[in-house]
Amino acid sequence: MSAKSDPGRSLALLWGSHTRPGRSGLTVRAIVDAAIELADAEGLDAATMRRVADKIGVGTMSLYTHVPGKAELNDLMVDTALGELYTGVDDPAGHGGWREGLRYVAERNWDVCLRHLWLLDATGGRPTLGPNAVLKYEAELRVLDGIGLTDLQMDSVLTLVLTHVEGVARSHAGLARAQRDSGLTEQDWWRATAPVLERVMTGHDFPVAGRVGEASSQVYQASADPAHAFAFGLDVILDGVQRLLD
Amino acid sequence: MSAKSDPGRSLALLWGSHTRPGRSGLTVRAIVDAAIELADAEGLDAATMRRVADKIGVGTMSLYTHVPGKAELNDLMVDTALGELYTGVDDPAGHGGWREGLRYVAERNWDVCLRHLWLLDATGGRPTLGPNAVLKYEAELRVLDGIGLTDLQMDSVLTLVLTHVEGVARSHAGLARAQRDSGLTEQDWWRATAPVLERVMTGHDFPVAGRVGEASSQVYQASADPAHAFAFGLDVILDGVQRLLD
DNA sequence: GCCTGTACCGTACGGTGTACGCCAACGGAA
DNA sequence: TTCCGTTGGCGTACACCGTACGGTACAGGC
Repeated sequence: MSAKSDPGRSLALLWGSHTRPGRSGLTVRAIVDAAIELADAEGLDAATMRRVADKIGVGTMSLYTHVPGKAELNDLMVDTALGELYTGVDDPAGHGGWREGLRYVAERNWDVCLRHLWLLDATGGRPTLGPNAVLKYEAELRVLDGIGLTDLQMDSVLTLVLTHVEGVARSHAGLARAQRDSGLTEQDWWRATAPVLERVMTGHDFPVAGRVGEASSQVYQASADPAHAFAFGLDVILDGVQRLLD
Repeated sequence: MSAKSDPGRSLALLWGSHTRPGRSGLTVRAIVDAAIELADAEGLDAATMRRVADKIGVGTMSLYTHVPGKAELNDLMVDTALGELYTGVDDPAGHGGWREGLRYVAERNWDVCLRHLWLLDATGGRPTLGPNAVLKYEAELRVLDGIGLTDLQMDSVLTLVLTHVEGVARSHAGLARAQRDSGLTEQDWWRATAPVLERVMTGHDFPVAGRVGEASSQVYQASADPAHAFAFGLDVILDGVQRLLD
């Protein structure tokens, strides 16, 4: 996403004030907010330059006076969304021990991914390194500071937890988008797919997959349950980190 | 991705033979292979209908005789790539205990993600459920069969490991794409970014992030190292699963 | 040899990001 | 006050995307 942008230019924009208005009152902040509103409502694909400009009531090309291009706008959207994570007094490091702290970190990240289903579509490639991203890194690392891990281990453990959250959140976002685009709920889709799948699979033999798949699909009424995957995986990972500390 | 496709139509196509040729020798298999070659070489974005058709030497719209649309072509690409995972005699369940088996599963998935960097871009949304996907599910579940887990736990553990692999592989693929698009290696980019970041961060105070970030970036010569994240995370997760078994 | 179904494909439409160039409004100098 | 250089705003145009639609020409049944 933030691929073809000059690092210096992009960083300066990210760390800038975003509020200095032009002749018609147009600001970077307004552009980013409009783009986020569109993406929240209809997905990242809906946040096109034309639609963002229309929403503000401004010509498409006027956006380019304040923002170098689409890639940088995406970076700004991401850093703005990350700003919602630990605003105010909710310091993750103040939530008991490392285990409760890590769980809190995971849950806040999970929340923000659900609130902005486009977030994970907009990341990838080099990290953005805006002010809120750095603030987040600092706040989350403090949870693991001084509990007996090396600096590299702190970074690795945090990365592991965040990778897990991102993975299940991406799964959840994918299913939500599929539901919105197709109009079929997860249960509808599974009820429509399961019989066809069963018919097409006759003749082949999948003993374990058949048994396990049936068991889990009966519980979830779907092919997967990201919320359960989030909780289960987090417990296992925290247990693994516990063993690392011993 | 496989959003707007009729499940029945898509499943029938996935489980079909793919080799029945038309008048000009055009087959589904040839279309899918050409698309995969393009995606391997230049990323998923390069696998457009026009370029796939050009590569085969056929009119763009001729593809639509054999494939309903782009979404279904993506599904076919994914299932074909998954077919490379456990071809032949490499049964993951035959690699010692559950721990070695799970590690083998993770490594094979990691390998295929590196070989086809577009794979994770093409998934998401409802699962594809082609023959190779089901075969993969069966082979991977057998690793966890009969070691004392419930059916649901088997599914959850497998999902956890695969989510981890997908997460770090996605990170790796993102960095690789950024490198290809920008022409800058990870080291180049970090050397260009770090000083700007340091300058722009002066005035703010990030004690832990500064210390840890500097430590890990000096080791990785970058902002992240997916290969290390893969190995570290896998060990922690396997330890957590071990505790689950106790 | 003829007819019909269908594989193939040329054209066109509505969408995307953005390069380019024009116009008007503003700030400062004379 | 007048003038002019700078700059914010934006209309047009281009190259690309997926694909709906309709025309053409070939293969197989009679």
